Amino acid sequence: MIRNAKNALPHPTLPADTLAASSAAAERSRGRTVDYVVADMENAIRSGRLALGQRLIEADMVRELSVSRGTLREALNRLSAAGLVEIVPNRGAVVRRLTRKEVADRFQIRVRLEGLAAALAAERLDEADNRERLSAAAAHASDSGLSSIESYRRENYRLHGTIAELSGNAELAAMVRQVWLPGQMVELRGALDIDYYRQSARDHRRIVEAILARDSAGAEAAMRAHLEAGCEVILSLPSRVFGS
Amino acid sequence: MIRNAKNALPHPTLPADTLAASSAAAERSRGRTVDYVVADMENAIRSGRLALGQRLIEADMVRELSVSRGTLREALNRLSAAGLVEIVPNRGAVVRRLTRKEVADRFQIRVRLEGLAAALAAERLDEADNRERLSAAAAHASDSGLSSIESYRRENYRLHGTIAELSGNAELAAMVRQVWLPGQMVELRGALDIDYYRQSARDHRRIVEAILARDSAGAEAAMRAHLEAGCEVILSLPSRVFGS
DNA sequence: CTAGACGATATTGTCAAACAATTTTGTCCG
DNA sequence: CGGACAAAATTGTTTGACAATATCGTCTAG
Repeated sequence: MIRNAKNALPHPTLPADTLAASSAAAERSRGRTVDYVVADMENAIRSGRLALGQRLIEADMVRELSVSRGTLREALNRLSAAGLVEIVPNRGAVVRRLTRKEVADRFQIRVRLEGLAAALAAERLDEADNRERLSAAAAHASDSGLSSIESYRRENYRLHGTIAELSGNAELAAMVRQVWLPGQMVELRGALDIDYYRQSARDHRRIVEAILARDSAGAEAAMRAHLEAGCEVILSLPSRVFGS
Repeated sequence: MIRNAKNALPHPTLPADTLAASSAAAERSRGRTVDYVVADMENAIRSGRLALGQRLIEADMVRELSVSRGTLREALNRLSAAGLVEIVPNRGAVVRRLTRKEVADRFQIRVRLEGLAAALAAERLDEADNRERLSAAAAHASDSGLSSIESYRRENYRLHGTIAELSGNAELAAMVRQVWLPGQMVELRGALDIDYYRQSARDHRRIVEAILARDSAGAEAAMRAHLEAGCEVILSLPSRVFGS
């Protein structure tokens, strides 16, 4: 039952509904089972398919994913390094849940990191197809941004990620992804009201405009303001959405 | 030969010469062999015992460290996530070697991150024993700072790390460690002259003074200046010290 | 009836051995 | 000399096992 997965398609037991963000790993999944598992679980956590604080029992996931325990453990360790799950010795992995302080700390970092990214993106706007990429991401964010909470989450992530990539600093882009709030947003969904999303969309427009105008300082300021506002809103949420 | 390691001490085959910085993992090494391996290898890389670009053959390390292959692989993956080694699919792990651009990118990030850390450290100087910890680290850096290049490297790392911890933002401290240049400094040793170290020591004094005076803005400015100067010096080094 | 001791169960941590897939190396032939 | 091909080396993954630790239910003493 488990073993014939090898003879069929690479990973037949998993539904294809999560491949949106893990396409890079799914393509050449021949020689890198771990990458597939990591990408799938990352997407599952960020999208909320795995609940915050949920325990991840190795035996269960092995059965569900049709991979060996060693491979799964590798995946869990990578996710742990990425900060998405927490591994307690002899007690296993749980989907990480951020405390209020950790959320605040991350925003503090994001303000600096993404502020820098926005400034750099403005300076490098004319390189390659940077302008087009930004416009595309911004258009997506505007279009489907308010249609559903889930699409807002995805497009928001995409826009911020694109700006980080446009900075030309790959390590910076990686770190921006790293301090991004994990599934947290899932819990926050119901808690945030529509005004928050509207304001967020306005902020995004301002940031993109500044970058497109190659206004480096303006882009950084707009990004910082955006994140500081977001931080304030999220920290004002009731305690139940935070961990420990 | 390999198997009786289990019956004797936890990790008998390794020399004790590297335990200086990995004591935390060495103590309760009963239930966490992986942590021991990671700590040992991290220290080996940062201190230069493992050369940059060196290939890490699993079979060799298994023999040398007396751990199983699965455990070693876990360790390598964590080191990869930490950016200390690079894992090329089907070709194994090598001690990561940073290109000139990657070094520049990291400095760009460090300027922001450590600048923030210095500012926060100044604001939180009176909490707990922060003042004492900073003074201690600064004293060490001054005392043994110029006695040998290796001790400079260690104390420099310690001072920057202490400031990052004093910020009270644990994630920030972790990220500062993450973008710290790995073994790179090893190669740079011979390349940097004594004036660089003297200037660095002066910068450190200025930073510490500003923090001790609770001058948040001054501390941040001093830290940024310190890092920008260091970046310039390092980037002016010949290409042979950089990777690819 | 509750608190703590105790044992059974569940789960993780580590090891060992094996095989497939891939890369690297060495050799031979045109 | 250069390319084709076989051999060796190395990594990717799986399976099975056992020890160490945590969790849970039960039972007894107070």
